[in-house]
Amino acid sequence: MAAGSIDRRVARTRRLLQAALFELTTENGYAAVTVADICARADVGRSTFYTHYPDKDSLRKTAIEEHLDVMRAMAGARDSQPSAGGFVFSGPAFAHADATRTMHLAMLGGKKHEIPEEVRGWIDRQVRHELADMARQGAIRLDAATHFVVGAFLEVMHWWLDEETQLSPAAVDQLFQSLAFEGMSAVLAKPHDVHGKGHD
Amino acid sequence: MAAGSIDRRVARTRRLLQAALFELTTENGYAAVTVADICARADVGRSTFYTHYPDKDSLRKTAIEEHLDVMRAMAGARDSQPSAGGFVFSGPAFAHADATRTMHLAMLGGKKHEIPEEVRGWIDRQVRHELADMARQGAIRLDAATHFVVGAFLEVMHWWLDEETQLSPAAVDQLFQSLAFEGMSAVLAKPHDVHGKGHD
DNA sequence: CCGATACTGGACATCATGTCTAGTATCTTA
DNA sequence: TAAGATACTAGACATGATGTCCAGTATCGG
Repeated sequence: MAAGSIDRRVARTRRLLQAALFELTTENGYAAVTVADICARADVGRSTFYTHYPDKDSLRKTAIEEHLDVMRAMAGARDSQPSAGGFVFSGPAFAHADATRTMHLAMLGGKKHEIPEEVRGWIDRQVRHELADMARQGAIRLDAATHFVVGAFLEVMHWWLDEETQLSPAAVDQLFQSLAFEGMSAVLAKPHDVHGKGHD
Repeated sequence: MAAGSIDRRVARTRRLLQAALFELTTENGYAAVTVADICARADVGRSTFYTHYPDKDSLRKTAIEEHLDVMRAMAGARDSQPSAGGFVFSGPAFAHADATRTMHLAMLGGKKHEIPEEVRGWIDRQVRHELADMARQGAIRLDAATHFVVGAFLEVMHWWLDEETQLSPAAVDQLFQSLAFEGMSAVLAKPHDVHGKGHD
């Protein structure tokens, strides 16, 4: 009767349920996934599901929270470093997302764009924090800039994970940061391509 | 039996259903709204609903499509004008959104961020079209820039509609375009606030 | 005024949710 | 390895939302 969930069965069940949710979310979008679907995919009894989580949202929330812990740790480690004129959070985020592509795509809602509140909230705090450090300004201006960057970041991340862009994490980050700091003008001016690839 | 829906009863019912959907979406988010809720709010029989629309999504889609027609018309009218180094679509969009605040907020999913595919698609095409006109470049670079701007725009729009920012449509648009074209650096550098251009 | 059309409430089948129970499998640890 | 604790399981159940259908009633347009 130890404290945590050391029991193999518990760990196994939760792992299977999480994986199933990620797969199904990526395939059909979060809204379309039912608890029965998840259990079928995970090969777990439906009643078992409810002994672990009260509902579908809770499963997702827990899964996301666990992974945000990883991100938090990474961000925390770099927090003391001076920001050399760019965002600190985005690089690690792109890199980590690349490593766990499926899960991150699921976290953004799969093909559909169903970004959970926790994710948006976390990005929002990162951006706001970093922007506030860069320059002191009016609340409205900071708000606008924050929302601007959050929206742009999530959309670029989603696009990059969903499409087969062949871009390395570092390359997207560079592109993202250029767009964010220099704006359209600078990026559009440059004539050279990053990497050739047709579109759909 | 003329072509359109000249019958008063039909027009009335659809109008009521649309309005009810907008209200409820703004209040509780789109996902939480049920068909029964809509009918109750609109004071319309539930069976009547299904004689007009096959489901909830269809009602939203129709409503959105109708309003996108308005936007399309506005955009089309300005399409021939030369773009003086900025986006053409955003100004009218902010202005029109201001005029029909509730409906637009509902179109973005209410408090929650549940942006329907049609809206995202329309913005995407606007942005891509305008960006492509500004400079010729690789597909990836254009893709990235497009998604960047789309995400930023939708998020800023949502924030502006949701919060009581006191910013006039013109002011948000200016702020948005500054961020988009000059980037963070330029906007954050300026010490003065935008405040004072409120509109009520 | 009258025929056509739209609205209505209610019945119905279907499906997903969440709870509960009694029985079975598996873990831990003594 | 045996025993007690704990997790899993299938299935029944109540609830609520969906979408279909129908017969009766109100309202429209000509």
